[in-house]
Amino acid sequence: MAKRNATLRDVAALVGVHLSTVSRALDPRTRHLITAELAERIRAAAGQLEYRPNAMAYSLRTRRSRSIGALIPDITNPIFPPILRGLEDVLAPLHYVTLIVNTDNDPDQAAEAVARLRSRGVDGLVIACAMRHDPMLAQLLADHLPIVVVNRTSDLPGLGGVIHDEAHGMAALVAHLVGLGHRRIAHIAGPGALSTGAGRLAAFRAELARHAVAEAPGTIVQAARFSEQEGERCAELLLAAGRPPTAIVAGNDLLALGGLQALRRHGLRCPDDVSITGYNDMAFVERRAPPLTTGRIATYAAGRRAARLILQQIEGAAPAPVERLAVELIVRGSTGPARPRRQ
Amino acid sequence: MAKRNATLRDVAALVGVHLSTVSRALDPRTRHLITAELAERIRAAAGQLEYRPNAMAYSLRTRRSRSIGALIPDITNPIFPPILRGLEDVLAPLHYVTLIVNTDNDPDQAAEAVARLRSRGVDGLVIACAMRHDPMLAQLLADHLPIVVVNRTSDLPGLGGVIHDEAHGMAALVAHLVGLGHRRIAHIAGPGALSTGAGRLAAFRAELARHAVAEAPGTIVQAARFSEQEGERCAELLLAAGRPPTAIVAGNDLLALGGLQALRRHGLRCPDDVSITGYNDMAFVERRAPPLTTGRIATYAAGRRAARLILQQIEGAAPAPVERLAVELIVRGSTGPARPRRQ
DNA sequence: TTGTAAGCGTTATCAG
DNA sequence: CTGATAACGCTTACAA
Repeated sequence: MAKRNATLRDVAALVGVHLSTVSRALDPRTRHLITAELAERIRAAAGQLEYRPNAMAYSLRTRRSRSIGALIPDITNPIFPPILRGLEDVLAPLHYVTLIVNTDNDPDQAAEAVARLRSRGVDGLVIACAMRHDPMLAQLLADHLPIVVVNRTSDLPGLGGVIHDEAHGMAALVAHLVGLGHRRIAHIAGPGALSTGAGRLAAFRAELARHAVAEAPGTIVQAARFSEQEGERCAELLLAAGRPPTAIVAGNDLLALGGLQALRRHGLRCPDDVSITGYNDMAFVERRAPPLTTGRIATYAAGRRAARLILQQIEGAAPAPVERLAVELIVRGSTGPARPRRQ
Repeated sequence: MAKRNATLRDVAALVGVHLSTVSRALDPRTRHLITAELAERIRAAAGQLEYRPNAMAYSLRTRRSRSIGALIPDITNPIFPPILRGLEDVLAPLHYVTLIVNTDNDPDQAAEAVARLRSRGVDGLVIACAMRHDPMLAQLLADHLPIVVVNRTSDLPGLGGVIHDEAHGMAALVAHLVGLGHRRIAHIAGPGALSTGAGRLAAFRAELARHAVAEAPGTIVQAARFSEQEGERCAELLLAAGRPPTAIVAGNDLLALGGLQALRRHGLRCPDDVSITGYNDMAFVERRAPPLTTGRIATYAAGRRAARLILQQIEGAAPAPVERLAVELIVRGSTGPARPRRQ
């Protein structure tokens, strides 16, 4: 069907040498073994035939595919494209290709995907869908396949990767609200099974304590997923209770967006009646009404870093402990001073 | 380093048969050649050894990689993730993998990417970065590599793929504005080198004519890219002129968003002073202030359709003419009735 | 019904 | 320095 590509054999025939000589002449690491003049003739012939090495044959022979797998929950979630772009921007120049798979946060789909990627001989895996309890990761680790987590991590020891500094980001958010005079601060916590959800919740509690702000009962509600729908549901719970909070810290931007909907339905204005904060600073969240105050995670940088880390492991380095990237407080219109409220 | 996978040879040794027998027993198409009982023993042994076929060896032997390349301008642009998701949702169940490459709309990067993908033996290419004049596509077509365009097309004849019905979408948008009483309608046109930019401009003109609305000079301004920045620049041009339009039809949502900025800077309110429309209905554009009236393109469906089309070509079918998916008019808050203006 | 053997395009280990 | 040759793991005529 498609035009057959030229092979080493074709080039060898054209130049009149053995194909192994062509292989050597074309490989920078072995070119020095060949007479300069001959190497040049070979290069010319290869160019003329538009010779392109067959990656499958290369991989079969060397057990190196120059491909890495990327497991993400859903490419349609705006925080992942920048991570993927970061990955590709460091991997592509090194002639690696990234195999992206969506897992929908489903362990079965993830396992399926890993099996398929392994059968394709990926040199390593970048995992953006780690669960705190993640048997699949344990298996991967045991099999000594290079893996790196990004964005989320697992409780598993010995894992390498790069995530965001939840403690730091949450501290900044809470300090910001406390500074605005808020004392009744609620939290819509992300899924407890994820390091992001759990980490932010823990940090939220720690920060309230540090500021000597009481944690009222019923002031923390747990979302089942990082979604607008869940944010709306959880905010409803918070608002249904007797005295609504003056500020809501949402586990991420999506939850905050949902919270905003609930606020609107209750006739509460943001930030006049209730301040709300997000987390992640996903694309276009600055253009909403009101623009969201949030913690900006360094998604693109995380992608680049993850790529570097996986390459190191592929080169044989042991996984370095999970790194944490700084989270930047972005103050926008969804937060304002606390105003006295009728009891 | 990583645990070596079991091979046909390993399974064959365990069962005590020849590896070719194992190969047949494991392939649904040839399983009937094997005694049912033996086939079962082989399947059991394969399971026990966690046998996974080596995709590289398979590809080398069969010249089928079960991989397709996807060329997109930038994964970070919100219209592409749903397309990619659509692709994957039909390809993954068929055990295909998608190699995604960002080209940044740069023909050199695209050519580079295609070369690398071909060297990896992709069975076909889905191209979301087609230019109206696109020598690379011509080359691909000449080489009989299965290709399909998506979202944008080329002027090249004989190309298959799926795009959006620009004429239809633009007609709905213009009719909507005319219906609101607008007569001074401007257009921020997308890049003329792209089928989307050119197609929407042509349709815009055709629709004005059909409604017998005069096209005032200086009322169409050309953007160099589909970006907010360009939208802002172009809107400035429109507003700098003597009598500003009462409505602006932007070539896509990004251009509209930029236009909105310019409006704000000029102290013009939307939609009270000037209505504005986008195109694409990219994610979260409904939550802006004002929420954008736009033409919704069927990105996910386009991705799914493109996958089907490329599979057909891989199976040997000739490329079918480029299809057009319906564009849905989404009326939101950024458009309102035209109000009389001081001259 | 099963075994034999060739070959896909490379790289790597031998000789010469 | 260059050539011959053996894998890498798989599919597929062809033999038995």
